[in-house]
Amino acid sequence: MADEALSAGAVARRLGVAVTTLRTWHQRYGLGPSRHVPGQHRRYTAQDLNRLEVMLRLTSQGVAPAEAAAWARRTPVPAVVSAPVLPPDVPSPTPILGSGASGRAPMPGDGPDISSRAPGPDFSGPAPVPGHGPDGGGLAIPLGPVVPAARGLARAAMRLDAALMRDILAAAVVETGVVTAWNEVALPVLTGIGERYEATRRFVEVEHLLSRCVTEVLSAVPRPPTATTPRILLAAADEEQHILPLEALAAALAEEGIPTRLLGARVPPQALEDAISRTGPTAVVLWSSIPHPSNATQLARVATHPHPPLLLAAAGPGWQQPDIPEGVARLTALIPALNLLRTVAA
Amino acid sequence: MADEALSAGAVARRLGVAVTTLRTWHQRYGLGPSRHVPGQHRRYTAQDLNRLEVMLRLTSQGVAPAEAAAWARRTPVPAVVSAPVLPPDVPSPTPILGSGASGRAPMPGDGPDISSRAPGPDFSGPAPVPGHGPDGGGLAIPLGPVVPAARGLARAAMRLDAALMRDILAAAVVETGVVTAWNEVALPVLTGIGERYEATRRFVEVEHLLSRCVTEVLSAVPRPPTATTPRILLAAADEEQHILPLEALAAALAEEGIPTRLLGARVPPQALEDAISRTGPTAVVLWSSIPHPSNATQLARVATHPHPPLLLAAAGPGWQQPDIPEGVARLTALIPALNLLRTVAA
DNA sequence: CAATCGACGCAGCAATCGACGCAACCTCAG
DNA sequence: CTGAGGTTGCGTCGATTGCTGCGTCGATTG
Repeated sequence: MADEALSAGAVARRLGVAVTTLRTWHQRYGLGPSRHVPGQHRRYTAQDLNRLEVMLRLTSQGVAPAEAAAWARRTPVPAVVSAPVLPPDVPSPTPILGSGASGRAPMPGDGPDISSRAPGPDFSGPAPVPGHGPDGGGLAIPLGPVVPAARGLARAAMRLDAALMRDILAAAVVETGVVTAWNEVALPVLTGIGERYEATRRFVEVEHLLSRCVTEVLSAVPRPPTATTPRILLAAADEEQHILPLEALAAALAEEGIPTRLLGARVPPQALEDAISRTGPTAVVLWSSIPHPSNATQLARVATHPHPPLLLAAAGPGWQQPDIPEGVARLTALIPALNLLRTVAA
Repeated sequence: MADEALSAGAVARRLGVAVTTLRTWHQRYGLGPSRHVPGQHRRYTAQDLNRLEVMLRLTSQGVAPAEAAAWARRTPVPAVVSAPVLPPDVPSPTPILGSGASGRAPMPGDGPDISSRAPGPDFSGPAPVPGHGPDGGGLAIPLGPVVPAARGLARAAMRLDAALMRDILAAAVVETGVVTAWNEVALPVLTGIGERYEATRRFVEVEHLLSRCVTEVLSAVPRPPTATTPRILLAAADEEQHILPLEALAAALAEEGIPTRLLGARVPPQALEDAISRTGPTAVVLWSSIPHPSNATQLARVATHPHPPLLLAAAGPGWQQPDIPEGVARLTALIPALNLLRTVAA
């Protein structure tokens, strides 16, 4: 497997970016094949690929591209390479420089120097948490001001990098807890992609994959010991497809030691009633993201159940005022929901 | 026909390529007779011919020649391969033709096809046949003869005891591995409940919860380190809702250290194409549990993608004979699927 | 003497090149 | 809240590169 020099297209496909992007990275950040003659086709060696992967990883962590590039550029060169092989003749080998849209200063003697033109000249040291600058356009997800982790998650999602998405989410959960991880990392990206989808009718696959990763991470939150029987039932309304918020709720409760029973999506009224009859929960949370004619009925049937739960809550934006009978709580956000359910769990 | 060493001309005629091409392939890609002294005539053994056939099949499928060659070169010596179905004569069809339309020819009756429908000799272990034996009675799930764990799982499912279900499944995975846990524990109960549902139109909530637990346990199987980029793409056909089998496949592969990219359910054709374009997978598995008119289109679109995967497989019972183009593998059980994908993972 | 061999050349085509532009996103000033 | 300014990923365009299959040629092989 000696010199498997990959073409630009191959690399692009492998990394999940556009070919043009590779070219742009090369001329904007000098992040290209180490040996490349202008006009000739680019041939990426394993090292070059390595650098690009660093670049990807960093940007996926929320680092601003320009900075990530500066970092990637100085990625360790596999031992056996002698002096910076770069004959002085080469006209304009690696055009660094990032500012001026067109300005491209050859910049004499630019071998190993390169300090990012960004804020700090170059603080060497792996400091993986630099501030984030403006985020890229193009195929990006509108996020607004969010934490870096969310930005990274969005990038990883667009690249369909499930492993990285899981890592980011899991890290967020561990560091900040389920609630914050949900509110500040997962949710912004989820809604961002949702908007993206509404606007372009594309990126369904991104949405799917992200949902799946969120589900996996949430379900990995350790559950309370099986000794305690769940007294809280979480279910989606009939015809309701998404239950990610319920999963977040379940995970958040689990984090506090409160077990729940989470039925899946699209729970028909009959099934819900059966479940209530058979498990006699103290609280029932019904989730609905979009209004549906059957929602009111669903709620009413639970409310008039022979053994109604102590607490019945209608969660999500899918409920409309007239749907909600007396004594049914309304939930629209994670934290209030937690507060409410906590009282019932005692 | 043991050691029938074919000459270059004979092989060329048999494969339908020019003699010069064989020579070119030899010197350019090292794809020639394994034992050959320069200057001497080439003598192709059955193996060598095999390799060439792989080369042909891949290229006629749209794979870039250089890549196809690399692939063919490392083709293991398949012990039992069906004899090359092709009458020895074939005088005319050889498209010797001068220049004119060269390059790629659609080639309807692509002779040397071999494998393509690789999963031929499968039918091994799987046979999920839950059968239906003495029914348990009461609120039970018809299972037939199964391992105790499955019986326990069914009971836990009927009681909506998610924690217990997870425990049972997790234990099965740890003790017997993903494949056996799926085939002998999860699958029987899943199909059992499915039948139950078909018959009574009830227990949807049980089905949901069980699915969810299976998903959770499968997704908890440790994934290979993120360093290795997945080269296998798993996706559900358009309109397809369930992907549990794909999740099992992903988990089983993960268990062997093979990473995958699992898109969610209901992947629209456009999204699938986008994903393929952006990640350039080596293999694509399309799952469909029930026949759907758009299935054929979906498959065809992938097959005619500018960068088709080396291996394209139609998995699940939702595929019908006419849907499946040339060179697309058919998968109906977990073990054969594993065997096939393992070869591509190298 | 027919079939092959290695070397060379050629034409078609897909991939890629550089340049340019666009749209979206973010920041910051007003 | 609005608008200007900077960043960034990527689509598009005409030109170039280089891969690929195969014909041709003089020399060998069987």
